[in-house]
Amino acid sequence: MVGARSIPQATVARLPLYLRVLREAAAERATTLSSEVLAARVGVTAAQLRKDLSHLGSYGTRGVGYDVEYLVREIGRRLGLGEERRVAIVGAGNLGQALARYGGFSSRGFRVVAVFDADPAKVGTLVGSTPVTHSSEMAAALGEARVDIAVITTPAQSAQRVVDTAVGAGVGSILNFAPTTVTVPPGVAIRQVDLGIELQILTFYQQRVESASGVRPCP
Amino acid sequence: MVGARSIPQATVARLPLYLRVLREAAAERATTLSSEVLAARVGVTAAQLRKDLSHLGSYGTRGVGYDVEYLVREIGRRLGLGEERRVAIVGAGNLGQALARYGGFSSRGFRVVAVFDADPAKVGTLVGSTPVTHSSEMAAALGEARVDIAVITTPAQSAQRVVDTAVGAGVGSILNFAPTTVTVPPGVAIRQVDLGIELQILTFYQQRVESASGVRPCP
DNA sequence: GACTGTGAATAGTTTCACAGCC
DNA sequence: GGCTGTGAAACTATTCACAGTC
Repeated sequence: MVGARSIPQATVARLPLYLRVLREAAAERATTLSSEVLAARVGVTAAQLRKDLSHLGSYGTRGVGYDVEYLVREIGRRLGLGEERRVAIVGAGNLGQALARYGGFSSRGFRVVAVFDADPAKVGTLVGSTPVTHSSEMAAALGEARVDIAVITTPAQSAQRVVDTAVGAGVGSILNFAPTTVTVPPGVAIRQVDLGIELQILTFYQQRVESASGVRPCP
Repeated sequence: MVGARSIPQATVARLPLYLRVLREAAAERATTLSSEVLAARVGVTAAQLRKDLSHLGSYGTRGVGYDVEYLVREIGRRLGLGEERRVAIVGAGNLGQALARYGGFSSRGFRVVAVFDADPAKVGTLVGSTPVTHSSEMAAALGEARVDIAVITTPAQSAQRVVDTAVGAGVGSILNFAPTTVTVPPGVAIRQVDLGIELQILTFYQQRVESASGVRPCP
């Protein structure tokens, strides 16, 4: 391990949630918020929020709460959101096109700079404001566009190949929506989201409630 | 707690992954798999896989491995995938339309039976094979269509209202894609997926690698 | 008086390592 | 010999409760 004090994974996964709520609060002209209020809006306990923030340093004021502006800046800094991140979408199907046009990316400092697809009929068409490039040109184009994050929305069978190409081209982060597990070498960050699996998890907890009662869903 | 032996949350979240790989293996005519092989394909350790499956019962054979067909059936049964689940999509924007057409739902036993939107111009148009209904009719339509799961793809500001309506109409599970935390009463299952947050988490781990080295991304 | 920051206690999860079975 | 099932150990995360600060 290097010199960096490490922030627990579970905390890292919640920091963006805090950031989201803090930005909303800032938009509503709030200047300070207590852990109690902030936690309630995020859906965690006040103790957990304080513990999480304590991993970043002492950013609150006892008797008062947290300064909204200041916390937004600090969490953003810790998450590495200082500069714009460049995103490529690989696979211009339903989901890929939706993500390319999705406002929730651009509004948070992520810019879609390339869209790829293997279908020649799609090449050259616009998805949002980005023209589709053929997958065969991916290796070169990813480097040229200085892509930081590749979002994989191809069919499962091509996903690993696409990821390998992206990693080979210097992409350091992968967000995989293809319904298959892909692997990356150490040093590359990866997250996998399978929408079908989310529904299956819901179904598990729901059936519990249907039969018995008094079971809390999930966190 | 009721009579059911409880399966740890972390295990529940992995069962669908095992199921996915097992189905692939079945399609390739595999009859048995060892924990070693199965775990490698899922991207977990063999010990973890064995511990997870042990929560369901003793379904393997020592010296041999796990019977693929049998495990598929058992995991499916535990997840409650016996009968088709009925899904409604609320919000026919980019993401909502993409999800309504997404093959990964229907192929796994989830059927989109209704799509809602607040925009009168969209009402009556087809999204995939489902006509769009106006949001004002949601309360009645959800019950009539016997919807099990509501997928929320509205803007953040309408999400909580929509969730309240859905829960009021008897929907027992919510999958929320709106970039805001929504709350549900006990007994309702909920999962929240924020695509922008996934990118922020990736950015955190990526910057660590950029500056220092030897930091493993995320699980 | 109100609220943060944090050690200590508890709960949950993963890994280890090996006994037990085929 | 190969592989599962599982207690025990190690690790990670959450909750409690209160001393410390404004």
